Amino acid sequence: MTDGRFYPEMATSGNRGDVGVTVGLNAIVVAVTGDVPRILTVRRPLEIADHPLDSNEAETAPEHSGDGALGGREGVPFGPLDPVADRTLELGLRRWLAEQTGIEVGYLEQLYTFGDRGRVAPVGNRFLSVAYLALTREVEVSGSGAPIWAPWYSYLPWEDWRDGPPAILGKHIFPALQDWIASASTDRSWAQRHERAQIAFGLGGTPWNRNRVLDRYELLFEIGLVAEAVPGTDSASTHGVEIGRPMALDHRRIVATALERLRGKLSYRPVAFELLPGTFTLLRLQQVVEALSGERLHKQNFRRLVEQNRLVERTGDIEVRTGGRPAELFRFRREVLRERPAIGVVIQRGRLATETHNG
Amino acid sequence: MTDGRFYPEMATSGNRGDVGVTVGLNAIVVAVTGDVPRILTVRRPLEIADHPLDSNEAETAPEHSGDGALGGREGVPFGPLDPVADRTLELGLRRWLAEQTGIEVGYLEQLYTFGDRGRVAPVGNRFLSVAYLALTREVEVSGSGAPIWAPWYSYLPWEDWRDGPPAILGKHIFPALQDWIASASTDRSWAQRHERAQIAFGLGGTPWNRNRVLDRYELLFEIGLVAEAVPGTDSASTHGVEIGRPMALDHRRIVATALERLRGKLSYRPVAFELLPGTFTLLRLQQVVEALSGERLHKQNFRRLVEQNRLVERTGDIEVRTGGRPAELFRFRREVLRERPAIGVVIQRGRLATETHNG
DNA sequence: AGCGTTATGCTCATTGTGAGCATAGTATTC
DNA sequence: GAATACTATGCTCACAATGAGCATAACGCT
Repeated sequence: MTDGRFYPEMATSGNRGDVGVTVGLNAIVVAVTGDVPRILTVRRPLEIADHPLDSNEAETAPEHSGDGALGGREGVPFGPLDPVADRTLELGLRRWLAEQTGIEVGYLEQLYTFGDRGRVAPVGNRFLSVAYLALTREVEVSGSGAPIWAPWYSYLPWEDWRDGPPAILGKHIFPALQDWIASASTDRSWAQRHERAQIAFGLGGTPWNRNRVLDRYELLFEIGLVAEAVPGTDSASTHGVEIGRPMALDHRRIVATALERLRGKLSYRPVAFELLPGTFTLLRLQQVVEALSGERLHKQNFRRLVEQNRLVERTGDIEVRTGGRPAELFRFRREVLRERPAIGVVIQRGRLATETHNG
Repeated sequence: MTDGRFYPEMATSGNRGDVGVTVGLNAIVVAVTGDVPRILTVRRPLEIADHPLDSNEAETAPEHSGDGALGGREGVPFGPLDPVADRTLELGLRRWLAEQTGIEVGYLEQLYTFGDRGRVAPVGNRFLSVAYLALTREVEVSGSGAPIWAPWYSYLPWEDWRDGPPAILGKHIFPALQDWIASASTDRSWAQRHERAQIAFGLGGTPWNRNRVLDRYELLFEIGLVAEAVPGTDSASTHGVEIGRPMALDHRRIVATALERLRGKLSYRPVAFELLPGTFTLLRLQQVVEALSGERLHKQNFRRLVEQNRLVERTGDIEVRTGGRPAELFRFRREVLRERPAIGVVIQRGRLATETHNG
């Protein structure tokens, strides 16, 4: 007892009895192809996905095979933590991600730990997911194979404002929000709902805040416009309408968390470069940033921001296949991490996005 | 199998055998008294701290009592997750925090999940800590009682620049860094070490970045200037010098993570108000911000920032006991959360801090 | 009354941001 | 082969935000 070690039988006295906690590692793997942001999804846990399964095999699965785990819906890939072999959580994640997908992950960052009840196993264990955000280079979608690169915004269609406000907002979301606010039972409740909707969705003069992804998701979940497959959570019953592609369990919540984090990072860390090949045109860079932030940027100002902050340097090479005047190829200047430790590619305050009226 | 539930026997196949994972919830509870930022610390796990224990009882503890858990050093309080009763992790944390300290926590945010090996129990279980950051109102330190409000910077003294660069930097840290860089075996390694030190500690023209707390901590840990009590981690052996007050296990790392997160939040979220009473003078607000950011701010510009962004509103009341001209009392305008959803009390780029030469 | 101390108002130079005009090179079309 | 479409790139200008500091106000104390 003199070694200063940690004795968990005290630390987890709440874990008495036969109910334990089980831990898995989830990865939101992000890539951008062209102007489409994508995340890696699977239809059942990766470790048993030993062959391509674009086909839906849910019906044929025997009672205890793995397919029911995701209920036939896609989810984000996860892998187990090996408490013995994995020295750190991050190494554990890299291990199974490499083993099971072969994907080369550059940037990797812990996102959040999800542990609400409802994530419960039949054996009664509590289930905990430590989710990581992983960024990988621009990839061409491989048509086959078990994991599927799914367009990120297919799950959160209200988040993509690149072509103006998504139609779904006016058509379904705003009316549902109005109903929800109007149906408040007390004045106090009305005011709270009103303010919450205003903040999350930018109603009545409040500007739309691209970063408030999780607020929006959770509000939509509460009013029953998006569903989760987690039993025991108390969402309103479905509203008749279902918005966006559903995912297994609470995975869409995890995906929303990842988008919020990544959008936040954009403004103070040069994360976009993790998603691009070694050299790229400024348009490609801008497309990646727009894809993630969900907003259009003013082209000349974007260029000015990137060049004046010396985030990139010329390579001397030229990209010819632009459809117009050839563009110079740039590479990321890693030195900026030292020179200006907090620098990003979108600005933080005010209206950052503008339609270009340059044509 | 038709309910879409999650079946952890697949999800955690890595957990086979008799090695399991044990989960605890840690809380970094922050308060500011005057200009001293403090965190709540304990000398042994809170659930067995049923009476004041400022005295060190390590020697008298029987073999399986709890005292050895923190090895006689202070740590941050933690409590168990009750997998059955606690619907969410956050509620679980609020439960034991209320039960065991009675502290009224306003702001609560998940910080990070720590799960490196080394956090291992004698029974062989892997230990996972989900850490939360909690902010509470300005408190006067109660001299006695089990939990102790310890000055935050006593653990991380190199982070407090309010009175200029801390002496410890020039005296111990910079020389140690130089040694460490010089002792690199290859050119590549030298360059890497050099760049890392430069980024973390702002050497040679690179500005000191107040937010890079974790980088600095981890570098100091690697070169052996700060110690952790976690077995199996490979820090350099102690350098002869020990900087800052040590903590149990890897708790100082958790504390550094919390400081980094909080400093980051300062610039885009009005978190400082969570640490203040309902009404306050602008000086009090500034002191809190300075205490957390570790830097002095220009008084008139700080006032301008706060007032022009309409973060506060006048109460009409006056605080007389200022030592000079009486100051107006303000209150936080909660509406700003709706009007300007991303707003903070320190700016992000450039040199934000300046000594006022106003006298 | 004079001094120390903190509060508060205001100015001014500089930099950062939003918006758009103008021109340069490609490929494609008539 | 000129017109057209399209993307790249250079540049300007108004306005907002920031860094720094001067000046004055209002208290307690000697």
